[in-house]
Amino acid sequence: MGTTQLEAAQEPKYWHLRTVLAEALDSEFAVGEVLPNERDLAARFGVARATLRQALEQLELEGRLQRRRGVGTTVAPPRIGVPVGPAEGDWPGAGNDTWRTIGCVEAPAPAAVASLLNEGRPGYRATDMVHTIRRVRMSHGQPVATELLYVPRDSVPGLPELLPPTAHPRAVLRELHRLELESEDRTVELGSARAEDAKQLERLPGAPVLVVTTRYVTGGRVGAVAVATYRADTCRLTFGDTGAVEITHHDDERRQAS
Amino acid sequence: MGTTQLEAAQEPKYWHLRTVLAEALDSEFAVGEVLPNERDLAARFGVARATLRQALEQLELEGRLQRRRGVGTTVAPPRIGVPVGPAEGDWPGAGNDTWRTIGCVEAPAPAAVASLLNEGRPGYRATDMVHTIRRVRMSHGQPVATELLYVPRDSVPGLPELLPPTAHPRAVLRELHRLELESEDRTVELGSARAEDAKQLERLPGAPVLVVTTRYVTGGRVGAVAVATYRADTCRLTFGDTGAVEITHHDDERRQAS
DNA sequence: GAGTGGTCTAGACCACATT
DNA sequence: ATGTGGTCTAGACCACTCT
Repeated sequence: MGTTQLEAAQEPKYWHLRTVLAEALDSEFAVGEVLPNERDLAARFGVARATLRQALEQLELEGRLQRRRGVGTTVAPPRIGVPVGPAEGDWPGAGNDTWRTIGCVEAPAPAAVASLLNEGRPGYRATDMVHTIRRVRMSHGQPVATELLYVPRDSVPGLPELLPPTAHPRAVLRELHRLELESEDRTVELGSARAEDAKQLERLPGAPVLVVTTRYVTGGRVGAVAVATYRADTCRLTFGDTGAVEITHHDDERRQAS
Repeated sequence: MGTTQLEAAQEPKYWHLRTVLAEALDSEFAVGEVLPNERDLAARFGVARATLRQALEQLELEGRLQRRRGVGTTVAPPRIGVPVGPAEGDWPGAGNDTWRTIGCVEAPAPAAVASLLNEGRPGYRATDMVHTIRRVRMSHGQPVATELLYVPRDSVPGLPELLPPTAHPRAVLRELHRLELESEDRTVELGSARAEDAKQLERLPGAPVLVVTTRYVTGGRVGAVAVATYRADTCRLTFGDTGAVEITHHDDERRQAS
């Protein structure tokens, strides 16, 4: 990476800088390598630190850089492909997944979830209590997602009363798994990590995340709703039959067809 | 929205500001309403303009605000749910979708696409020419996605030679549609809009997008690859059977379960 | 021309991880 | 204690839209 000056251009400096850095990343850096610090880089390119940071932010958003306070900026590995069903043991509680249960409370569902339950569930009221299970999904030793799973009480009628807190979430998941899953539908959208999610994902609040909302249909009605929050910087969500097709490259410049 | 001063807090100012503004948006603003300009807002909350902008950026990322240079900041409508199959006429070229073809060239596929074709296609070489069709997807009168569709030549052997440029893409899509679609798999990841994509989507370069990569399998091999770029601010991708379930709310604060 | 959001600067200080 | 990225400031100017 030379001591290049930025030539005059129509495009914003930070955008040009992004391109220059992206090329340097491809040709001169290995995964895991640490970049010079922001002050040095800014000086090297003759821009203010804020401008350099704007370029780094872009590259981090694209999953090509990883920045850690107190440590430095490193070249990120390719994104992890995480299967998001349908397929395999997708019904929560199925055996060999990588979810780790964190806790469980009973509370009314937040408005967004309540309205989802409302549509697909005769007789459900927004103030009804639901089992709310928080889980964390690990992959390659890192946390990639946190999930809140909302299970209306009468979806799991066989649940024993008065369970100790540690047994409670396991029991809910087991009862859930006994039901027959008919279908599921999902939405994916961009969001930013709330404080609790951010902590579980080892990121700062506001970090970009992919929010996956799943409705599980069983017995002709919505049996459960899951809101999963995936780290957008490190994850690539995979859908469909093929599952684990490995793609080991970054999304690169595409050709215009016009 | 009062002339509130920010009280001292541990969390960063911009994050607290985001929360305050989000609440104001819920309670005091209607969709489409314009906010005060950034300089006024910053003064009102007693912060620098850059800090206020950081908060606005968050809210824009979450699809709650829309900012247009020279115009102002307005309250965004709920995100549009766009079906992303599998289901319905999903094979490109199927009848009643909302894609508009922009152009078509023949060129070698970019590296990322080439490696996808490589895996699922005996005898394919990275330098082989592919038909590259650019399309734009409209929804509710707005552009929501642009796509580059890569079709290896021998996927469409029946294609006549020497077509006029306008007829070319149509012919490719028609030939493609005659093949039997066996399966498809997808990945979704976060990206930032390249210059050409940004223009089609009426956004600035670097705008956050959801990149949907689809492999279409036909005749036991990958018949085509599509890379679609969806506006992350205005779109919610929907998967699965149910298709058009309308959700008319924003993702709101969720309860901790730990 | 007036008003908006977008870019950029040159500083300062803070929170955090490492030594 | 040092060095890193994260936050924040108070300005300036630019690009764009609208009247």
